[in-house]
Order: sequence, then C-alpha cells, then structure tokens
Amino acid sequence: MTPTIKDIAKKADVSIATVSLVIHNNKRISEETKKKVNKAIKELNYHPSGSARGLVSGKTGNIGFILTNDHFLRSEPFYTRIFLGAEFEAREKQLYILLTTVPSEVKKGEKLPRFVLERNVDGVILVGKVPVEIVNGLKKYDLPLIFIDYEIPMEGYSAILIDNVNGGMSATQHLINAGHKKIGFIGADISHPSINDRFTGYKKALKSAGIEFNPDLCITDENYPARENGYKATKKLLKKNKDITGIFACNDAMAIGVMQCLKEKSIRIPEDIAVIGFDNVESDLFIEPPLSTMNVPKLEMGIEAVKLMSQILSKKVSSSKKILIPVELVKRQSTVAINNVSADKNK
Amino acid sequence: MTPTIKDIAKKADVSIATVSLVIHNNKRISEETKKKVNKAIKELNYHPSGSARGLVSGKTGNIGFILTNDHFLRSEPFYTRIFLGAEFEAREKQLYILLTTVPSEVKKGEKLPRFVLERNVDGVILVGKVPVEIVNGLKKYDLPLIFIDYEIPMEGYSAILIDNVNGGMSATQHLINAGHKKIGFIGADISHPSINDRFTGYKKALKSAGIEFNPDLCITDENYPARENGYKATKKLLKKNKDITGIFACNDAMAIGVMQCLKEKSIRIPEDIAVIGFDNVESDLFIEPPLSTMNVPKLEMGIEAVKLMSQILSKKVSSSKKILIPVELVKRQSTVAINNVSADKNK
DNA sequence: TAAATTAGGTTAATCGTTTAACTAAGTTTA
DNA sequence: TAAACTTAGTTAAACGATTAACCTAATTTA
Repeated sequence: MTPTIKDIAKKADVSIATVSLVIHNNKRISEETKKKVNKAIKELNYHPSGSARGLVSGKTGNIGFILTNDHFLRSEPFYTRIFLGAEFEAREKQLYILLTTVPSEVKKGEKLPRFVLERNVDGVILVGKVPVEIVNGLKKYDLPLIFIDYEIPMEGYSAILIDNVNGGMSATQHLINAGHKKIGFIGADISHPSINDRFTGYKKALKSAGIEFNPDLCITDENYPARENGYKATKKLLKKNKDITGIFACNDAMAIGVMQCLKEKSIRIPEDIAVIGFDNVESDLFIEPPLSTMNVPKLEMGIEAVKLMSQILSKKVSSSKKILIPVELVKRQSTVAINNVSADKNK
Repeated sequence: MTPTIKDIAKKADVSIATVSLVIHNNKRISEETKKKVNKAIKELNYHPSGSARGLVSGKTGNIGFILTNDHFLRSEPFYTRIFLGAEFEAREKQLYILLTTVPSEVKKGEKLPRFVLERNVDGVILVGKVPVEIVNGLKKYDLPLIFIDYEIPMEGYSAILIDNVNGGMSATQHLINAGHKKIGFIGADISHPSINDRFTGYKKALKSAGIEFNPDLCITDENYPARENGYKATKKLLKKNKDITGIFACNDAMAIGVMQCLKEKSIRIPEDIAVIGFDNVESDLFIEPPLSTMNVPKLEMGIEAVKLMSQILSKKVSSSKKILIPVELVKRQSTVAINNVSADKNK
C-alpha cells in the first residue's frame, strides 16, 4: 500500500516527528539525518497524505476558480488560457485548483459553489464578469478573494487587471499614427469595466491627437462582445458613416465580426478600412488578413493570480493588492499606414 | 469557526457517532433522532470536513481529469463542454474534479500529473488523445481509468466512446440520399480511432449504396483536424477532382476550412458542393451557410463518465465497461438535396 | 566548576471523521 | 421464565500528519 510517514520513520530509523521536520526543512535537523530521511522518501516514493495534512493544518491546499458558464465556453481560448496559467503556477506552489462554473444570470436561491460551502478551498479566484450575487455570497465566508479581469467595488479583495485604458490608447494611436482620422469604435456590454476602459483609452487617444470625439462613430449597444454582435454593430456603423477609414473593436471576437461584415460589402482591409482588435486570441483562427490587436498576456494573468494567492495564504502580503498587467501592440496586416496605401486608394 | 461534528452532537444531545450515522443514513437510527440531528446540521450550516473524511476512509472524493494542452485550448468548445458535463455530475455525486493538462508530445522524464503522484484522486478520466506514455505511467497506480473519446488497447479500463462508425455512415448517407455520388472525405490524424472510425463509416455507406470507393476523393494526410488543415486538404482535393458534389469533413473544424476554401474559389455551398461536418460545435460560430453536422452529445459524455466513475468507486460495477454514445444528424443549409438544386445547377 | 545555552532529536496531543465492538433496554422464542 | 434476539444507541480506536513541549548530551559562559 501507499507508504505513510511511519514507514519512512522506520526505514530511516528515526521518529515520525523527525521525518515531518525534514519534509518542512526545519533547521533543527542535521544534514546527515536529512539525507537519511530523504533517501527513504525517494526509495519508497513517499508523498504526504493531503487529507492528514489538511486535517491538522486547517488548510486544504486547494484554490477555487470561478468562471461563468458562457465565459468558459467562449470559443476563443481566453479564459481557458488564464486557467492554464493558474494551473501551471499551482503546480509550482503545491496547490490544487478546483474549477467550477456558475450561470451568468443567477436565479434566486442559487447556491454558492460547493467547494465554498464545504470549506474545501483556502481562497477563491473569480475570473471575468461573475454575477454580483455570487460575489456577495462569498464575502460572508472569510476567504481571500482575487478577481481577474473584473472588479466589483468593495473592500479587502485583490485583483489582476489588464491595463485597458493604455491598451485602448495604444490601439487607437496606432491607427492615428498611420494617418487615420475617422476611427470607429465597436463595443458591447459597455458597463463592463474592462470594455469601458478600452473605450476611455480610445477617447483619450483621440483627444491627445486633437481629433474631436464623435459619438456617431461608436457603436456600443450590443450586449455581449461576440462575433455576431461585431457584425451587427458594423452594419449600423457603416450605415451612418460612409467615410470611416479605421475601426477599433473592443476585442478580437468583435473584430472578426467587423471583418466579416466588411468582406461581405467588399470593403478591402486595410486598404479601405483598417481594423484592430484587443486580446490577441484569434491568431490561430486563420483569418484573412491577419488581425492586428493588443496582446493580453493571458497565461501570465493566471500565474500572477495564483502567485498572489499563495502569498496571501502564507500572510506574506495583504489581501488587497491590485496588479495591473500591461498590454502590447501586435501589428499584423489588418492595419497598414493610410499613407502607404494612398496610391492604392486613389487608383 | 466552522462547526464540527462535535458541535452538532452537543446541540442535538447525542454522541458524535450518532451524528455520523445519521449523515450516512444508517438504519439503526430512529426517525426521531434523525430529525433532531438534521435540524442541528441545518441550523449550524454544518458540512463534514473533507480532510477528516478522506483520512479515515482512504478516499479523497476527487477525480482526476486529464486533457492535452492543445485539446484544452482548441477554439471549439468540444472538450470544455465534456468537462462541464463532468463537473455537473460531480456536484451531483459529491465529488470534485481536478483538471490538469499534459503536453501532447511527451518529453522524456515527463512526470505524471501531481494528483496521481500524491494520491489525491480516487480515479482518473482521460479525455481525447492522451499520450501513451502518460497512460502507461498511470497503469502502475491501481486507479480506475476511464477514457473519453479515445482508446488504447489494454485491459481493465472503461471508456465512453462516440458511435463514430454509425455517425460517419449517417453523414455520408445523408449526402447519398440527396443524390450525391462523388463525395469527398476530408480527414486528418487518421490513426486516431475516432477519426478512423468516421472514415470507416464513410466507406461503409458508399458500399451499401453501391458506390465504388475512390481513394482519390479522400485527403487524410494532414496531422491535426483543424481549420487550416481543412483548408489545405480541400485545395488538394479540388486540384484532382473537379466534379465532386459533396464533402464529408471528419469534424466541424475541418469543415470550416473546407467552406473557407470553397468560398475563396467562388464555389457555392450547397448548390455546387454540399458540406457536412461532425461534432456540432460550430453552431455559435456564425458561418454562412450554417453547417450540417453530426451532433455529439458532449455534456452527456462528461456526465456518463463521472456516473460510471462513481459506480466503479462504490464497486457497483466492474472497472471495464464501455459505453457507446449515439450521434444524430443535424440538417442545416450547407447540405441540400442535389435534386432540389439541379435546376439551379443546369442553368 | 556550576549554570546556561545549543544542537538534535523524541513524545504525545491534536485535527474531525468513520466504524467495529460493545451496551442496555425491550421483545421474542421455546 | 430464562435464553436469544432486536433496537437504538454509545465508546473508543484508528486514519496520517503537525507541532508544542520535553529530553539528553555536548558546548559555552561567567
């Protein structure tokens, strides 16, 4: 059967306390004894029982990871990448992640995730727009909470956030630098802080370039930033504005919809209209032309979240730290300087 | 602090053993006592400690869920849906799922998932094409194994498999029934049992319809069934065969690539060439025309796997049961009877 | 040289459950 | 009526680790 600490103690001819102290690298143990014990551990392929550990320490070694249903099933690997990063770091830190999904629309009487009720996690990571009812429910348990890519105004929680304002600025500036002046913005679910911030970045960039903000160039009334809504929004945008030369879509999914619509209307990208997205999730998706976008380091966000959680759990850091993750412009063929193609356009 | 079984015992004025017996619905306890205890449990919002339970029972209540990296990050929500189903059923059965990914190409010295090494799971579910090295490593631990949508020839494991042969037949027959005779097959990673079976179904359907199998109509040499490979394969297929009227792609991802290629060449779907896929994962993906496909009940597969695991763990069932999941034709606009469009074609 | 400190351990209590073995009272059986 | 069962619980050991408190011998300090 699986070896226990007793087997190791017997084999190394020490007490079980010594074995435990060796495992925890206690300085009271001599190098010699450490070697002896470690040898026994290796030979018997011993791993401490999580249950026994959890029982005595009051810690489970588990972290809860909450995602809404539709975020988890989104076709772009955005949240799944964040999870993957979290998983990597969890291995490093000897933690386990319990992933669960919650409905994005909470019905009354909806229960909290089981791992919270059963106290099976030491902390919880909330990813994306998690319903406020769930968050409020969680507050009652004194578990450390970390948000990723979302925020709810409250005290004493941590967050890993994307630098959306600067990202929105960079994306828009990239178009401005290429000579574009009439630049549309395609958004959805504009009350979402991340998307709202990207919109703010857009407006800031225009302002600092001395271009007047024109609400007619902005379509933000769709409810969810998905492809089909990017498609619909573009139709609306083009109906009112015939002379747009650039579009900044609030994420790549919508940008795909934008491009689909432009293609249907035989509008050339980027010759007639340049398009830039945000997230950098569609690179594998085989779009023509390849989409310029703002890269969001998704794996890193998951990694940072678990790192932070690990620190909070060992009390190394307060439980209300905010981390802002920078983004980076990725130039591809969907945006080209207006100057570079002017000959093309005028022919 | 969190209430323990002692608090319940005190409150209900019984011994802790009685509380435990009530929780496990032991018949030795009178209805009256049961009520008293359950009332106390409700009032204190008591949930048994998983660690304590795990320690004494030797069971963790966790199930490992292994997926390759690239499967998890696939843009279509195929494996994520299976996971979701598993998660649902796990809640039902009071189990937790520990999800981990492994590289699809295993380097030498690659370790097994940590939850196996540390004996933190009672059983393991392997989803999709998991490297054989990992499977072999797992065999050494006597954990029940359940494969989903993949199989490796060995003894004493269970599997939830898609009825790919019949699915392949139905898809092909659907085209045959519409009057198609020159039907292409687009596949990839043909050594994968699931894909190979779909190919077998294709051949069977042709045979039973009296249509001779023509290898020139089948492109199966790509290494991975993704969009770009569907695109490439279609180019090859069309170069050799000008008069094809239908294409069966081994999955929806490849089918998208097929359609992209046809569109580029201004070949109308379904008027010139009808296209059918497999998996039914792209319905949200906003493709024109909507893709006919074989529906694979993904949630159900996850559910079945956890149900089966739960039975195996409670020894209700042997650990080598195979479940074949039926699939169903989903007719959409990418396939239409050749007869219906013949006028169109001859004009 | 006696007291204090240090090094390197060991002993034993503890965490929260489960469950085999026991008990005491009431009910059947022969 | 005594022996044998039932019923409805209780007692106590066990699971595998952690860690405060203790111990002993060697070394340092005053």
